[in-house]
Amino acid sequence: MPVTLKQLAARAHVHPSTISRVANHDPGQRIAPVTRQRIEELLRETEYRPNGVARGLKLRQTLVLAVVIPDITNPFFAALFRGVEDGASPHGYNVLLCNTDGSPERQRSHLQSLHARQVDGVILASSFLKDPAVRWLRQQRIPYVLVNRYSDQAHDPFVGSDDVVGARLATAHLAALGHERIGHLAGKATVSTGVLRRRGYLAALSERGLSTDPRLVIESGYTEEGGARAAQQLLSLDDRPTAIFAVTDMTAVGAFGAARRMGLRIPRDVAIVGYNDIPLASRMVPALTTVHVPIHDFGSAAARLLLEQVETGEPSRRRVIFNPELIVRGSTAAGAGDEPRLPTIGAKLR
Amino acid sequence: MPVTLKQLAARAHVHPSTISRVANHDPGQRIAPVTRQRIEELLRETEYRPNGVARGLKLRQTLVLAVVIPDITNPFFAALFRGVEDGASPHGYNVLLCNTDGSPERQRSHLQSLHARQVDGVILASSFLKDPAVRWLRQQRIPYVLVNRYSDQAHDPFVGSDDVVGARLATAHLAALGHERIGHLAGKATVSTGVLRRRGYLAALSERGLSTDPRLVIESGYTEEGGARAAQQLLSLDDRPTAIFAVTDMTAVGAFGAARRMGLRIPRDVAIVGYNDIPLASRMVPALTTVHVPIHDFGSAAARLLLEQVETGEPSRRRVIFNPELIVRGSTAAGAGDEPRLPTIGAKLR
DNA sequence: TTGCATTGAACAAACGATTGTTCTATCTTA
DNA sequence: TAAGATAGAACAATCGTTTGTTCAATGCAA
Repeated sequence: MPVTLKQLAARAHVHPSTISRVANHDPGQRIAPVTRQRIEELLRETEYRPNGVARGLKLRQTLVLAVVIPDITNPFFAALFRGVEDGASPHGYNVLLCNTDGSPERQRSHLQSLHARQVDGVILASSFLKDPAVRWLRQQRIPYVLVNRYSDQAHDPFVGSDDVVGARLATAHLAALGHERIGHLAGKATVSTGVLRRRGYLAALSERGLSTDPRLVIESGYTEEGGARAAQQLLSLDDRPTAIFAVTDMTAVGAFGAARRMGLRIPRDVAIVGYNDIPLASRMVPALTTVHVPIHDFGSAAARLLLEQVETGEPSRRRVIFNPELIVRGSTAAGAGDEPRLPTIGAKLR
Repeated sequence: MPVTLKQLAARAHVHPSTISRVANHDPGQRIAPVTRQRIEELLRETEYRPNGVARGLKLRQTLVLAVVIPDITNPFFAALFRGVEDGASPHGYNVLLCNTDGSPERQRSHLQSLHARQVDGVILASSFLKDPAVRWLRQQRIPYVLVNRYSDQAHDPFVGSDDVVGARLATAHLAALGHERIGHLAGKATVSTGVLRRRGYLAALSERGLSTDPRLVIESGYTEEGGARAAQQLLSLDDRPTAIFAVTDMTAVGAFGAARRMGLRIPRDVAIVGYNDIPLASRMVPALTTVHVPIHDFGSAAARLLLEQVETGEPSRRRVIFNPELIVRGSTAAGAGDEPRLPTIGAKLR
């Protein structure tokens, strides 16, 4: 057992409060220099560290944050988490990680558990549109920040990028290459990224005067498997698209697999664009054209926004929006042959 | 603020202890059925959840575990973490995630912080040989489990695979393909996987009667960049190796990049084998031959071992060792041409 | 020498829950 | 009817810190 204040007090023949004051450099109470030195020596010698749980109870501050995401094995969320930890750790916070696998039920249960644990704040990257869980967070006055996905028009504190713009960039790029039938692997209608990226996709099409065949838009969800399934369906149409804009890189990866299994060559038979620019994107063969967003910065910005609320005690309405940026790579190469070019695995190319 | 026991007690005109007993179904004290019902109704109505911090202080049990790893953006550790969470979450535990970036200093500081927070146990996947941090954990009587890397011959509770066997499998495979100059990207001499996999590599060479040129073994660390650097050095030798066994898949990825940048073709000019079988391995082009270990199971087994200790209060010495398994893929294909074959991105092939 | 600041440390009340002990009715039983 | 058993709930201590308040001792001035 670690040493407690009371034990130290006994050893130093002083009251526990005195030790506490020395340990915390309490300015509200003068301590005789001689006793202070004696106690400081004792603290050093015993390597005293205040019991965080007791401290948390008294101060109503646990110095623990939580990150709630669908799945940490998705590289997007891994990078996001690093951003959060890198932002929060220097301020003395530790970070809990909760995976929901996209299930609202698991999300709810995690949030309740986090609330009971009195975490100081929550970073939520798995929210749905009109998510009751978000309303609940607000009601409970738990500081929170939404990342990447937002919940509804209400001004939640949010970090992300403009999904409509990003999706339009991606789709316009395909149109500019001459593609006229462009399919879309839409995420989910219950998630902001799904709705907004679909909107950007449609906007780009209509700006280019391209028809919008509803059969070219298929809900894929956000997993590789979902992307593969949806892409296969898309590519099985008699009049199949020559290009696909996938709602995320992971769904694009699924689409890659599906296309390959159907004997289609990328980009010659079907061009593919993803979204997020996860590390895997640049390593694929051909490398994946995608919309770059600063994932790590999402995390650290979210941490900043959250800590701001924690320290002021006031809920924030700030939104941090980064600019999405199109990164053109081999999966949409204009005049690419049917043979994949030399892979860029490990290269630092973007 | 969430409702407290005292507030409920006031509302129900009973003593807080009575509420607590009803909420916890305390068998040590009889409660009149009529009061019990009244209180249960109140609990339901107010959605009372005991304050976890107060509970933790009193019961000396926080229901929080911690996972300490080098870097969550490495897919190996992401899968490992999922295993831990999937194993611990059903038992009511939440899990803190700490990244060390391989720095002993950051590891130490994280562990101290975790200790002060009174976490119930630690899963450590970033330990070094003779790691003072591990000794410290033992001294502080903090329940812990080492994963993947162990610390020394002392019987720490451990989950992993037999690295010597795995490395021998990998190296023998290369030898069987006819390679006579086989290089090794060794991790670090301060880490068990580095030492043991090098030992397995050397064992395989000597079993095959191959010479062991010390210039063919280079410390690479465990990052992609380290792997790239070391591989470049290896492949710049006048008498360069025709095959490389990399200590992990991520270092192998680095080696891929280096080889490519030097204009070498895989596997024709240089064959490459990795270790761990991360999801990325099967997606590379050519797909990476590697030693498969059940990463997710590492995590859940570690959680089991840890909870066992937490519940019994006794430190364990159990070791869970999984069998490593060679997965042969394109990066060592016997008669492969100089053109990469169709990539297997997204395929479920192993 | 008395009185009053001032210094330095002890005291005590929280924070919210758990749990062994005590207390007060009510109920048995002789 | 008095004594003892029993049921049901209140009481109180405790976990380890923090922090406003009180208290004793010293110093200084009048």
